[in-house]
Amino acid sequence: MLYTCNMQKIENSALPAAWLTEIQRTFMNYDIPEDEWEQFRNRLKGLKIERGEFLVQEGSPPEQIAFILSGIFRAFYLTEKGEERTIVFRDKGKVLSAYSSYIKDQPAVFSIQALEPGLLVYISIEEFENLLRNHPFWEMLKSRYIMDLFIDKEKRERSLLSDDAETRYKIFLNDYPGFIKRISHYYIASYLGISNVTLSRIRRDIKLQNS
Amino acid sequence: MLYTCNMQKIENSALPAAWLTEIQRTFMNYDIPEDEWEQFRNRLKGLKIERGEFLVQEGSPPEQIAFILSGIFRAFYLTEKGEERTIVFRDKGKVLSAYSSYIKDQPAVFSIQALEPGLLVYISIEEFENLLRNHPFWEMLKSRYIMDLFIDKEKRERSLLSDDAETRYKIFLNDYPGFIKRISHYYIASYLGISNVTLSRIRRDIKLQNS
DNA sequence: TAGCTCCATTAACATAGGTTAATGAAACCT
DNA sequence: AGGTTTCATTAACCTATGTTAATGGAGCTA
Repeated sequence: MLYTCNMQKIENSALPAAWLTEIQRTFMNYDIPEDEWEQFRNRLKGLKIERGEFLVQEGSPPEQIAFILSGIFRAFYLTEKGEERTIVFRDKGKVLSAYSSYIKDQPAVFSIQALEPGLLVYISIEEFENLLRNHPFWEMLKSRYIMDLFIDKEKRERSLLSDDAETRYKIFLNDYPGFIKRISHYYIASYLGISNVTLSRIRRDIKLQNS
Repeated sequence: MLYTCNMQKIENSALPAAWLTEIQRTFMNYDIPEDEWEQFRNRLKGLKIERGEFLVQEGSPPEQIAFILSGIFRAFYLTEKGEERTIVFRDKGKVLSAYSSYIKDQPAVFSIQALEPGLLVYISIEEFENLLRNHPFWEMLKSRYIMDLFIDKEKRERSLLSDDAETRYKIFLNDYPGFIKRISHYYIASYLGISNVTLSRIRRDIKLQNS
């Protein structure tokens, strides 16, 4: 996989209205008032990204908060031994950001990579900070969002502590429907905390159980 | 270990001033304004708890946010097989609550148990809600606190994904200085995600390495 | 002090998962 | 179509960790 950089930026004025409607749907749960949405929308830009490219690089400060229109992305880091560990996958309708590093105002502790060609809409951290300063609503949204992230993490901690590899794989299938066909098993194994060989074994065992 | 209930409540008016000073120190990082502190302090109560007793029971709604003056506590849950998994230990100077369940307004997904006789000062969830309604400061503190929790969880996820048992044990020794002597190794193993036998083996190996 | 309980340690054995390497199928390129 | 690359699968072997059970020390209680 090549790590070239052919990302294509799309200015706010050139964003298709349909994309913005799509993004608005991402935030339905957060009940954004119309006037706040107005402010937000005017700060958005678009990004076309190719398979293998990085939206965020481990060690660099996070630059944007993005929303996925299409494609699959993963957040991952390298262990001391140089092995990859995948923290999370994200696809259409999800937020994509090195959020915790932004919160801590520190360089990203993981990279974010496109696993398929993708379309993103994003707001730069700088613009988001402007929004925060003048619109308390966004401070509220920021903290509600981190609660959601925290709940996800708590769930993952629990699974890593109590479930064996096969169970974790079945939970993955459930949490990420369709991903098993779209993503290299190598990445899935690195998310489950097992080797790709073990993942294959598990898949064979499940097949045998079902026949 | 017996699970009797001999908790002893201490009314606000009977709280020693020294305890309150101690609590204030817990919150130093959060820069609580004097008048907010006043409001908060008047809603606090004390609790004496014995070894083995539960502050929070898995499945019950969380009732308070507590601050540890003395003692050691752990949060844990039971797996489907009935095995215990410890999520976190906490001692003097730390906040103690089924916080995520409070946030989600759901029953606690873990229990909190005293591993030593302990002293707590707490505010009931109900009173804290009253505070929230009239004092925006506390909403801010609430979200800053969840950020801290999130960062802890991220660290733990990373460790569970990339570190082997021996490394996790060494990190435990570092993160929780002195705990190895105060807590049953059985609980520590359940925190590290290994059996108590494996923990003993690791300890022996480290001894051998150092001699 | 004797007896009891708790619990850390150790040994012996069993199992899950890692590592390396070989194979073959699918996708991609020219 | 031929060649190349990618990658899931499988086998063989190895290591880490789990399970069970035995041992013995520390601390408590009568």
